[in-house]
Amino acid sequence: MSNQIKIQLPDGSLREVPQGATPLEIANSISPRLAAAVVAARVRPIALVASSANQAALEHSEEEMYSGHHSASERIIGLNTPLQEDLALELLKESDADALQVARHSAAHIMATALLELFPETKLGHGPATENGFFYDVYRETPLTEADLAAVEQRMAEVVQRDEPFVQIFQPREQVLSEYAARGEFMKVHFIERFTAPGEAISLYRNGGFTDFCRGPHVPSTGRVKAFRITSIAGAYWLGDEKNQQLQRIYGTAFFNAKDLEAHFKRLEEVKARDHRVLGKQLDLFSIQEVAGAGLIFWHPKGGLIRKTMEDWMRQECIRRGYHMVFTPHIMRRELWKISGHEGYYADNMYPPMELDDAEYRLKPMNCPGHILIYKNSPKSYRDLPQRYAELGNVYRYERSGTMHGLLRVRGFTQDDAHVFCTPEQICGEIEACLDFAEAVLKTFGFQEYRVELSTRDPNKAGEFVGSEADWNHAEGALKSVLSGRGLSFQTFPGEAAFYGPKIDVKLVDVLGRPWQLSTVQFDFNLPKRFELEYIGEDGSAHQPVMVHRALFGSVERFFGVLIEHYAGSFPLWLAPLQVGLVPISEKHHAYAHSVQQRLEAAGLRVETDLSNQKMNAKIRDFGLQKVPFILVVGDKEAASDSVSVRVRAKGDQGSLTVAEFQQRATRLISEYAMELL
RNA sequence: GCUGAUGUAGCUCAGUGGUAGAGCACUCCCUUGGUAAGGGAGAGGUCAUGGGUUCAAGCCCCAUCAUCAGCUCCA
Repeated sequence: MSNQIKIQLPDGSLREVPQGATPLEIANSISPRLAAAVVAARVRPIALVASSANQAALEHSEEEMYSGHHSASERIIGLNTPLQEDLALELLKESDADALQVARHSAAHIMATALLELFPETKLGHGPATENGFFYDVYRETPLTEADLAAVEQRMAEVVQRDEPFVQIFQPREQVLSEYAARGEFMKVHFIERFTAPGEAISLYRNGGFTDFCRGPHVPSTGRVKAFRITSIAGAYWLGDEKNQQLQRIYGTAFFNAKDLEAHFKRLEEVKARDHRVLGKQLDLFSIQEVAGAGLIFWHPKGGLIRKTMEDWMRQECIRRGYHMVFTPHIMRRELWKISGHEGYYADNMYPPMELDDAEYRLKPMNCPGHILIYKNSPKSYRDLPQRYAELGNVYRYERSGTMHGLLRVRGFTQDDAHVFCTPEQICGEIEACLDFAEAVLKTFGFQEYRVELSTRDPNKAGEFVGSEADWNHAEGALKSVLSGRGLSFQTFPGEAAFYGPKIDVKLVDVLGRPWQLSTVQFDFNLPKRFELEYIGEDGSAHQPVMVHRALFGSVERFFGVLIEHYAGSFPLWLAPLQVGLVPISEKHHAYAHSVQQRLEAAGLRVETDLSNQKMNAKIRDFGLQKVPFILVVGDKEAASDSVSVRVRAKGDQGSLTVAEFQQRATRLISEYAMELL
């Protein structure tokens, strides 16, 4: 006679079932059709009636995957997992995001199954689900080739066809360990030793002839993974440490149906189409040239114009907000970098010294020491503070060869860098001003969404951080109070601070939902000390100023890259390198087009007329491909009425306006930094 | 830096050991038009670089450089 347990269903109803009943049995008792449709189950203690709508997606950290200790009170279980206690139970259908994660994890097992059937000597690492699919880390003396993967993919289809049930089994840890050890499965041995305790019965999942150390959950059988593809193969270090041997990481993705799979690849194509490297070429914005060196950017006329517009806005805004624009040298004596500490801590990222007659020089990787020298050049009174120095400073950092990525990771770049030197009393106001500025940047450039992160020191590792406890507490308190004062929600990351001070990072979220780390506001307790910075206080004695680093674009190059992808090359009018394309219908209309161009240019608009002897359709197409905001068609009708026929990017023909009306509208949109063209 | 892939005309790409190709772009000619490609002709290439194998190399081998996908590291 077994005990009864209470199961609460999402509608709030309670059921009594025997202890050890499975979610599948419960589903069957509701309806066999439901049982056929469900994939997995979500359970939580019955007392906690949280709303399930906003639950974050299940995170498949390595720890969770193997340890069985879920951080959240809620967890996902397989349909055949016996229920032992009172629980709130939600049966997950294919439409549930967590169900897809489960299926992808199962797909990783299916891939491992296929792989071992074809290449039995392969050693397995781990195979989790990821945001977009799954992977499995494997090791083989002769690496797998892409041709091998095609065979694996084919075999996977057979494994799915066989519809092998996923069965959870428990075995004594020592037995499993010795079996794995006997087969040379060094990675599995490592994971079991790390994530399970001696004497435990450990969880394995078996499908057909394949058994894997895994705590699940899984879909009921391999047949439930209906649409999948192996996508790529790449290297990955064992345990993520580059000193360790390299494994092969085989990536794939899986869905419940072919339609979703296709949609996934279609979305990838769309992402590719807005890749800043692709658009940079198509729109002739910038290039990187092998003959000049990797990671070094050439800004072409159109990209250069956008950059100038960005920089003009930034400089103007800096001046308006009380910054002084300064300029500092690109190379400075090695001595300076010794004082700043970069020689010691940052040398790996710096270009090597150049020897000149008098001394050795190094290219600057950061602007801070230059701004500090300006500060130090004359004595400062508390009345002089705050001093805010801003510079669009070109810095050069040696990035390792495999790490460059278009505009987003380069060796030479321009920081919109500023340093604020102020008294401790002024610090809150300065931080506040920096955040206000950062928000203005995001808003002006069209980013609606962003995340704020506060990085503080790890109190347990105080020794690794420079500065007194009181300084840190004051600084962290200032950052927090300013963030809360502005009503910003933020996440705190203890231990993530730089060794020299706590910081606030602003991550913008682009139109595809991808986060980008750009703006940063950082305290610095290190450099003021190293450079012995001072100001004379009200009391007549010397004090050390507080120093704040702040960059808002982060780097002009990276910000531009993100901007290109955010807008997919269709820049708002004020940023568009070419704002108006003029299309004369035939040669007769060249003179009128010319007069329109002159008037619009006089109003500050960037205009180009297509004088080629193509048909107007072709001219419209050409401007359209260049993503020009406004295309103006002019023919007899327009010439007679001093008007233009307006075609708006992505919206098509919008009818006629007089030249004056169009000009007014365009200049208004520009002065408002408008995102839309109407 | 590591693993793997790639590098052919301005761009996108064919070309698997025997005379370097296509489409688009470019130049010229014809065409003078009403909202996303009118027609014709022409020009354009040290096949990434440097070695090697071969009677013969874009193609096979080695090295280097760059790019791409990851890993690692970062604005």
